[in-house]
Amino acid sequence: MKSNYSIKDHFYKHIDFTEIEIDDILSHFTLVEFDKKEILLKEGNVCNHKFFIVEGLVRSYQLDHKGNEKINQFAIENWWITNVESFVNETPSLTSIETIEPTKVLKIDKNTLEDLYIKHPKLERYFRIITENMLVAIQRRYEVFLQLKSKDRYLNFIKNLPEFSQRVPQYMIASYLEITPEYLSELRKT
Amino acid sequence: MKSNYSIKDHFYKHIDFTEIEIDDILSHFTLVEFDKKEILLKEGNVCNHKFFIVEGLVRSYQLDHKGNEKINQFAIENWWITNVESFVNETPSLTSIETIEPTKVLKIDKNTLEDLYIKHPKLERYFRIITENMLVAIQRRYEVFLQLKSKDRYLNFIKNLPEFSQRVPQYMIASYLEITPEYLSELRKT
DNA sequence: TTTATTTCTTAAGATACCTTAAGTAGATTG
DNA sequence: CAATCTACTTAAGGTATCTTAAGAAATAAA
Repeated sequence: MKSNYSIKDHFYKHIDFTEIEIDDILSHFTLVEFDKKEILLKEGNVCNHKFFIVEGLVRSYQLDHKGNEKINQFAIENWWITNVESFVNETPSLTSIETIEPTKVLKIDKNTLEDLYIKHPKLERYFRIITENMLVAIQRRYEVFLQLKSKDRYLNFIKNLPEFSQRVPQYMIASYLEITPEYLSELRKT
Repeated sequence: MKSNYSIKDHFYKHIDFTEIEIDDILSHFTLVEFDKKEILLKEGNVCNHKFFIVEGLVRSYQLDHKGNEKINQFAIENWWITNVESFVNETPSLTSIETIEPTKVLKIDKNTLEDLYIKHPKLERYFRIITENMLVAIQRRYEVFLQLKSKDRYLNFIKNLPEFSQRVPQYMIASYLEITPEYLSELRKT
């Protein structure tokens, strides 16, 4: 395993690992490369992995009652992505995860991770913290939806995630913001 | 600390603690009793505690841009409640937590908990799992909002949380479901 | 370059949900 | 028991957002 992946920085940023620990942990990850529009996780399958995005851009989405894709998360470099519900409960995933750009990920499967938790309690701490941060993020996203109308959700999005708004096509942003592409187009005029 | 609180079962349910561990951990919790309509956490303060509800019912809410209370969570017996964002980042809380019924909680403050994590790695595991479960729950709640119209959100609520729908006044359910009490009243007729 | 596919825009009509305001019923207090 | 407050209902009119359908623009493929 090459040692200069950004995931190392991410580990160090949160936890005071030793190099030996990090190297052992990293040796259990697998690097996988995807083209654009390739599937990391397919709806209906159990999500057995956590993915760390080394390079690229992915989206997580599910189908609504009418069969339209609803994007519930984007993730770029240095973000973790998985379907937590499926991963934790080992139930079929309602969401699919798919690349938008060519993407490199480091992935680790659940069993290996459980073993590593026992070998390296610091890793369990790392993921306790990561999970807390995800919770904070998802709650904040939720608050935004509670409090803002479509237009303000859009302005909020391009303000807070400018990188995304440049790399993600507009109709996907609309999907993420829970508005129709037509209406978003309308809003952008005003 | 009396040893027969339901929190013990909750610990055992998730982790294989020894009695000695549990007793040491529990000795750091404080039991607090509240009347109805009392405040556990006030907006603007940093949330330094996690609360385990031994008995009673509480709600977490925040003010929207018009000054209306928006309920984002209810919690009853055997649920944990806190403001994760405020707790994790030590920032002023946007939410308040208030009792709806007379309520008994076991609370633990952040510093004590951090010390206990080091002393009892199993406890860190316990909260890693609890946090994951919270994430799953909040994500599921979010999906419901994504996919269902008001009426179906209401039906979904009384079906999945029947206990809540009996103990919580209707206008609070409306707030939680993001509909006006007037419109909920309308929906209930049909 | 031409063609095909994907993405974005425009506009008219429909609908889910809100706002305001008023009234009724139930609960709590004096 | 009366009085006051709290919770719920009803109804009219308004607005945000969606639906449908079509065309324009941009990007990818041939």
